[in-house]
Amino acid sequence: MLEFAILGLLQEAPMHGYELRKELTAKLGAIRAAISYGTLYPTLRRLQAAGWITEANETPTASDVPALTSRRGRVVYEITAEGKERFAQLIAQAGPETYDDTGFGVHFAFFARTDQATRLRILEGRRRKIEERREGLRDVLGRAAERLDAYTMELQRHGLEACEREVRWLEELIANERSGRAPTAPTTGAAGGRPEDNSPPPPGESRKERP
Amino acid sequence: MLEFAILGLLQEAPMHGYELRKELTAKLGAIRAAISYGTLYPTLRRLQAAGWITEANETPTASDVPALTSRRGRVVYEITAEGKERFAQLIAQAGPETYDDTGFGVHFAFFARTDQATRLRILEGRRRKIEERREGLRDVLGRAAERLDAYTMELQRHGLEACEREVRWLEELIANERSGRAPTAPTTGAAGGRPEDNSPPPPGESRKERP
DNA sequence: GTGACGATGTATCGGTCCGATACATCGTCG
DNA sequence: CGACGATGTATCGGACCGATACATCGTCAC
Repeated sequence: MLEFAILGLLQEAPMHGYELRKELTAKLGAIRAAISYGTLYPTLRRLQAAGWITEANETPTASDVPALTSRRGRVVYEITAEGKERFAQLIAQAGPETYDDTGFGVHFAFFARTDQATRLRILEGRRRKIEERREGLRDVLGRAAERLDAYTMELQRHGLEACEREVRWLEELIANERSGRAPTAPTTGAAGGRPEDNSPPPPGESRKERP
Repeated sequence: MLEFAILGLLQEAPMHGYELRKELTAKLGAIRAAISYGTLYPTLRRLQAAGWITEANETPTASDVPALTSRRGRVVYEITAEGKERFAQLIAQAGPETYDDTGFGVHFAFFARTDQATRLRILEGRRRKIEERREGLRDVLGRAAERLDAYTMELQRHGLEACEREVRWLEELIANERSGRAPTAPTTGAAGGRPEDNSPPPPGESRKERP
């Protein structure tokens, strides 16, 4: 999962570890806590060994201090052609881990780089998974209610509500996707411009109820 | 976390691994996916080595087949006095991991065995943590909006809504807790009537399903 | 009757990720 | 001028997952 996210982020700009973590936190803040360095740095080395990223030379800008203090620290990575290939491959193949909480969140965060058919497939797979979880919770709340204390039941109830809410959210996204519109899209023209390629969603109406 | 859950469950009844996993899934279904055996069995051995659980002898019921096929399989564990002590200790000390998604969920699932002061402390710690996450998401949606594509923004928006909802839920639970009531409390006198108690649920009736 | 299948049941292995820790530089503010 | 917080790289032990293997038992279709 982290591999996927790193490859995706480095496609927007070369970065060093610290920066990568900050961007990752900003992009995935809704999904998971900040990534640990104990995972990040080993993963970076793994990706480098696989040839998917390389160390970039720190554009000296001429006015830089030459080599007085040997310039330690600050290892900037950039993605390679093989890395982009790998990323595309990871997007295309949707295994079961694509639909769990973290996996889905990471994939969703890079939907701007994902083609519409794959987006639809992932959204539907996620919906199916959440529906299954929902049914499980309903079963427990219904059939096994007398075996559970009030706190455990309240937990299940809250979880069930979250499931129902997420299914509704997914339905909306799927409907939007099928009709070719972008997700919410209030800020017209500002957001999707940068990532050069892959069909940042078409213009699009905004349906919203937000305060 | 798993250690905590196992100790908590075994306090209700002795169980073998498979059963433990099913109960765990039922009790924590709202929180996390089913626990993996690759974690469960090593953990059971660890807990046994620490002296917190022991193998129970499978009540032979006299009418049992003696030792024809050496009776492999089915290792039933029960909690020891030291195990109960350990569980109480784990409840009392609330570290930072007590407030993350999984940690909070597991603690909450055993609130019936937790004293009111600790319950309150945990709920408030969780609320604080979610409020922080919420502020982070608001920041990203506000200050960094133009840097994000429409899908990423939609993800944050959905996450923000979930945070707001959970804070409201926690507020309610905290208010209930302060006023001395059980959580939702429709079933008066049944489950949560005396959550203060520290032993298995009220009546002494043995609910068990052994075939 | 038999054999395919699903539930029950225990167990290991490789790999991902986390949390704590260590260490070094830099700018700023009291 | 020294404390502090942000920036920055790195390692280590441990928790947990997913795949896999293997064995028993009951049931239902053929």
